Amino acid sequence: MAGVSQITVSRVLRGSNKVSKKLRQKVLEASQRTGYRPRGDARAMRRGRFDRIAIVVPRYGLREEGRPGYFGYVDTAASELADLDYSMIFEPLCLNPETDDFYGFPKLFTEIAADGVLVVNPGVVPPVLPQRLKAMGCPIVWLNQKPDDGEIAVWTDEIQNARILTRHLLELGHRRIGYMWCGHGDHYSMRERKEGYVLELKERGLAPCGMQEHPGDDWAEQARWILDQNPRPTAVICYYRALYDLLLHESARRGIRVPEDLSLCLFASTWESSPLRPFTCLAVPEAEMAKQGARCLVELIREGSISEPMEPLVGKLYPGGTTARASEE
Amino acid sequence: MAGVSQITVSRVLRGSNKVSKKLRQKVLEASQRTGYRPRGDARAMRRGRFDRIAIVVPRYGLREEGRPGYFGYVDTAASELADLDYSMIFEPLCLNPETDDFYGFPKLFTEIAADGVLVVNPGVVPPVLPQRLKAMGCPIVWLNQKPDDGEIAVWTDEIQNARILTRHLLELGHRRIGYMWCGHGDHYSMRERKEGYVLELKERGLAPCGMQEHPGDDWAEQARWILDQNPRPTAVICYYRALYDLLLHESARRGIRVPEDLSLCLFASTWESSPLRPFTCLAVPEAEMAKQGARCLVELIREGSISEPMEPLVGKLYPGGTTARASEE
DNA sequence: CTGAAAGCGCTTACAG
DNA sequence: CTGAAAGCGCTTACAG
Repeated sequence: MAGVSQITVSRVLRGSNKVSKKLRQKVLEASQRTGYRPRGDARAMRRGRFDRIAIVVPRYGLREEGRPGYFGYVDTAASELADLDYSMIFEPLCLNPETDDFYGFPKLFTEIAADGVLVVNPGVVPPVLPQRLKAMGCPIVWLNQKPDDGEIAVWTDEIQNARILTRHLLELGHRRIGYMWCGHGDHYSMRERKEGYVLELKERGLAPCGMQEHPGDDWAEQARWILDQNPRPTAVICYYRALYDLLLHESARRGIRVPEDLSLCLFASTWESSPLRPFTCLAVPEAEMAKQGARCLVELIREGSISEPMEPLVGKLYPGGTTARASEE
Repeated sequence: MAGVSQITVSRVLRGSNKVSKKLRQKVLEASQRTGYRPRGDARAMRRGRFDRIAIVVPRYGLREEGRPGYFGYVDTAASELADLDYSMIFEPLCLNPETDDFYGFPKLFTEIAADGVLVVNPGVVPPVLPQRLKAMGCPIVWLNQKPDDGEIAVWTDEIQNARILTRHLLELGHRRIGYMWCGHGDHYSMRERKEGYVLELKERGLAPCGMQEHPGDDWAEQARWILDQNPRPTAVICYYRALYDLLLHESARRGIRVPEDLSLCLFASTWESSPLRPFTCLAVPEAEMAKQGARCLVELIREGSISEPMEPLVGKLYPGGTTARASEE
């Protein structure tokens, strides 16, 4: 339609500079007029690469039980990848807790459609997943995970994060600082947040108070247990948002004033830490992790290896209205 | 490697039944051994379709400011599509509020890589988006939106939702029921939730109390304003989660007991309404909308039209610990 | 700077 | 039930 060969069209649309102005103009005009867009599959086939990665947030349980808390990773990774000229396939991957295998036949494992895989560790990852991924033979980067034998992974220094948050409370004069968490699963954030909290207290000669060594599944009960302590903690750190919600709710039920009677703070994802949120939190650098992971995966795909070893990221403290100076006793 | 022609391999891997058991066995064994997976791009090119859709959650503002509240749609749609043998490309689409155009060159508009588009309406959609999408010439389904001239859209009956939630409070004996909302933007949920709330009150001969006609951007101030009303509402409905968070926080700060002194409830997305959440909410059927939208888009792609007209969905009430019977006055 | 030919890896349509 | 040929729509590599 532009009166030129298809190869000239191809060159113009790819931005090659080896085309004369006149022809370029003709092509651009014709493509605008017809709304022509090249087909991605034909491009991919000829180039031998997709310029696309797959992102996976695996989970146990049926598809109905979504866990949108990980969208921060997906969203940020997609934007970073777009800047690098990559697109992203979102792969739903649900595990049957009884068979320890996936529901159905995920396309990820039956068809090649991406140059690499970004995997978000949501807390628990069954052994079958890394096995199946490795068998795919393409570059893989893990998010929110410490590297396991030869894996490439992006993670955050949770000991440091916990120390920062604990220190904030110490500096406000608190001495009885509690910790509300959930103990099952073995994600490094569970171990390290607790460890950092205990360490920071220890260095000031303090001990945990209002922390259950083996908290059960009934979080509301744990919240009540913490508030029932005598003497009650003057401040509590929550492992994550859902626990904070319960504790705040239980406090509001009893008329315990926050922060006048009780300071509350928590570990939160980047997007939970927006200026609109009223609470004090340690923002876990999810967005940074996603960016770093995306860049790293593209480097792996393009260069075959990464130039610099991974370093853990550190979160940021956002003081808010739910913590205050400890009152005189 | 299996000692058969490539077309036989193709037939086996696609599950055609026109292959003898013997050859099928050979092929399956060889593909297991070598880890062979067919390339999606070659398949797509030959078939003339991608068996893949693109999902878009457009937003104003830079990429850094993610809004993960919409992941419920993305996640559920992906699962539903997987059941229909479709995969999903996640397209980041950010609008520059100054130019009212997109940042960069979204691949969505420069390359054909999907058979259709699922668009999530996050509250505000600039006119440029429907224009650009229509120009693509492929089937489009909107989520969380009422259909606009000829569009296919999936939505929820927000008047009904608001009436259900208001009725819940009325049945608990509340008469001074407030409403906390944000008034800018013109999403139908903003208009209809307020409308349903006012309607339901009116039918009982009651009027709104503790509701600002034109709330500003300072939500914390609105929360204080509501609590400062004299007499104070005995119950407040919140337009969404972030407002509820602020109101609960402001209550906790003042030592107002929830729900003994003040009942709180809100409109929440499906995933916010998990059993772990302590609050009373009207669960907006996001997951259902996503499923319906996904099925509808696939039908449009395969059949060219939808067989049944769209009907609005209705949400579900989850009574929780933040509402209680109004105390005698 | 421009273009004709070849080929990416599948599946469709046809032949046996 | 099995296979050889053709072709999907691009881009690479080559020729002018």
